[in-house]
Amino acid sequence: MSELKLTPRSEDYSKWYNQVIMRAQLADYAPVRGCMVIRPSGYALWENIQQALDRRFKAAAVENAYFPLLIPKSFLEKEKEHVEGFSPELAVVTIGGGEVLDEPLVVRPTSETILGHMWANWIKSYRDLPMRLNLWNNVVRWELRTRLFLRTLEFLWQEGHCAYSSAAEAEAETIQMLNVYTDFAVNDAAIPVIPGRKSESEKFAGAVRSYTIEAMMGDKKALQSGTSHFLGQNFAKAFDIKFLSKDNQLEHAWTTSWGLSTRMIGGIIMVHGDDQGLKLPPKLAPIQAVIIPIFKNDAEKSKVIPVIDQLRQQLAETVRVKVDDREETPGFKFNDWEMRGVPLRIEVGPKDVEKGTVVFARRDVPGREGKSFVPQAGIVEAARSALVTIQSDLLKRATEFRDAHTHEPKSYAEFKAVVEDSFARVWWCGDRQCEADIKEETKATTRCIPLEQPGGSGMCVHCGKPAQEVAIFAKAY
RNA sequence: CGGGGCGUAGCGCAGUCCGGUAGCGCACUCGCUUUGGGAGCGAGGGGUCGCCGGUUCAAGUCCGGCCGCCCCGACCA
Repeated sequence: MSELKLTPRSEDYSKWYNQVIMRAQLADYAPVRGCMVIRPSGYALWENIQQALDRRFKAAAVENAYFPLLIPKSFLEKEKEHVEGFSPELAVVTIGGGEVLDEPLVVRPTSETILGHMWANWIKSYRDLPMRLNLWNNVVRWELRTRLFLRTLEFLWQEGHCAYSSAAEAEAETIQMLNVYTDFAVNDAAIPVIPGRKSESEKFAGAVRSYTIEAMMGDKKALQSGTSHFLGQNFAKAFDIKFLSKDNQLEHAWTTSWGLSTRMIGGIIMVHGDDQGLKLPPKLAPIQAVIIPIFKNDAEKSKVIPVIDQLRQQLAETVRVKVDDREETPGFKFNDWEMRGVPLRIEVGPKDVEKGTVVFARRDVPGREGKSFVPQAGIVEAARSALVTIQSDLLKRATEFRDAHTHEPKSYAEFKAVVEDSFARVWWCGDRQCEADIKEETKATTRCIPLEQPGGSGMCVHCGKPAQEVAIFAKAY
């Protein structure tokens, strides 16, 4: 680490992004192209994301299970659109134990097919429905171009899979899970997202309808941060998932799937991070507050340390707190923890011991402005309330940023200028070719058709044909 | 797969044009002094110069081939 400062975001956003990840020790490159090692700091963040989601899934009566990594290749081929979508990016095992396999096995890119296979056995009656499962696992997609957290050959995620006896229930659940993602993104990750429907060309391979939450990154590009799919009876028909209804009719089940991946970590980095490094939302931060002891000599040290021990103990009951007792200078530690994105820094030195105070420094408010003296007596309450404020200010700032860079161009000429560097919210006809033309001409794609619509109708921003819905267009990761 | 860049200590690089026995900064170890915004001094440890082959008395350096990684594009959570 020869250069102390990060490459500023304004100078080279990609470089900044990679440097933050490496220096905050979230992840590192693995020996295999496109693969990454998630280091303890990054994995602890993922564990907190997992907990936040898992809690919500369980509240929605979803149960966790595990399905195997290897899937017979033929399974992937049973659903037409699914195979077309995923074939190009499959990793295939052809040799096992030194023998060429009778049937190649694919390393799962997603598990709809193997769930379909098992469900065909498990689901016989309407009484077996709904079936609600979630898998915390890894998947492999052989991407051509990779980026830490945003697109790697292997990534961690959760994939939820549900089966229902009616289309209405299945579609309602698809939306319900989208709402879970939205709630998580907004309230835990402090990322304002736009929930919406994917266009025909952007939807999941094999889905009837795909829904997404879309977020704006610090460089004003969009990131698809979670998806929820209504699969209709496509997979039920491909895998023969049939049940007898109440009135003794044999029917195909209606299925859904929904996923959120470690990509979310990339989103957190890019939405909140600044030129000092990471900025983690308190609710997800593995370390919410770090205490930095300050002393010049052993005499001072012996006064400061006992105070810190006591404060740490009090805080530890409700705050994820760490004391940095490394033999480094305070200045080094300040910068180091700012890089790692810890929301609240607490400085305790001889002056504080004397006055019965500590110094709070907010990660989200740089410099002197973010510093304040806090009495030791009420430190737990003060820390908790500071974390709450930081959490809500992060969301507020991200929302303001997104809104300031979202425009409603009235002409296509204006539209082209807007999507260079912003989100465009426009009437759109929904036509596949129209969408392809826009992409060709501007590199911007439909991010989603927001669930929240203004009502009425308008003229398509590109082709001028009648449009019933408003869509978000942007350049995307 | 197309375009660009790079492979020399854990990291970042110089040295390559013009061949002569491998160097700098950071990090690491030890000691002393330091410590409220990235400490200083001193002493150390660490390298088959991406790989294979060729030219040469001699190759990090020249020649040929290969491999890998990063960035930009097409594809994608």
